Amino acid sequence: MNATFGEYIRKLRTDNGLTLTELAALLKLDSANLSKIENGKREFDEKRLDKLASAFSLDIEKLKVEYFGDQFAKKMFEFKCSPETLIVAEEKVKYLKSINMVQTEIKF
Amino acid sequence: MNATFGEYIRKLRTDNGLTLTELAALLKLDSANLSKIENGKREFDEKRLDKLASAFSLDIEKLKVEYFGDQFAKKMFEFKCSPETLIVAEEKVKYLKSINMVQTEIKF
DNA sequence: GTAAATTTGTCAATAATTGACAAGTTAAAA
DNA sequence: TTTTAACTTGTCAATTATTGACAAATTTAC
Repeated sequence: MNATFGEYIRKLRTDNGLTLTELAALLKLDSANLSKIENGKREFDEKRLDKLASAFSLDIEKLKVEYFGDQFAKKMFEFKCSPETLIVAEEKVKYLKSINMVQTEIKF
Repeated sequence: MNATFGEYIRKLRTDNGLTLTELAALLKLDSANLSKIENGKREFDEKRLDKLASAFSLDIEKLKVEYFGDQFAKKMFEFKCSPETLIVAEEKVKYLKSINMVQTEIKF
């Protein structure tokens, strides 16, 4: 599976035999705007990931991987970032975790 | 080297013996706001990456790696994304490139 | 102690995102 | 074909987020 997040939603929707209007209702948004999301002309709002997961009984962790993976990829593509960026990101996640752990230790 | 982007700027600045006011002037922003950036209380604006690069004669590509790596890491940390996210991001960058190539071929 | 450097708080101005609706096109069914 | 549902596109006011700017601390280095 490889697709933009919009394409991913569209596949989910059509595979499950829903119309834009039907899924839009579940996600509490306008069907016209859902159309734009599926066609990559609007962003899907982070806040609706939970609704999307429950609409199709998806694992929210898997969904986050798709969603944020898409976000990062779009940025990298737009700004022509070197692949090294992702390696550095991985290191920095570890760094943030270590910082946070220390803070937590101090605080409590 | 491992640091947030704010810490990274601070190191560059102090290593080069500049005050907040001096670097802020080069970046065309308020020194108070630069302080916040260095302390992770504000975002550094994408649009100033070029100015930052030339202020310290940095390779803009390396700088982008630091900058976007930091952005992605912060998101991942905030939303507790699985490391898998970065692998998916890498795949999706390839996908976007392939899509774009096809479009380019058709258009011209 | 004081002067420079830095930090923090605030807020109006600007910019970006969202929700909503109208008006269009496409597609499938009769 | 005509009709009807599905989808797409454009627009814009309203909401929300970001930025620039300045005042007022606080910290640091003589």
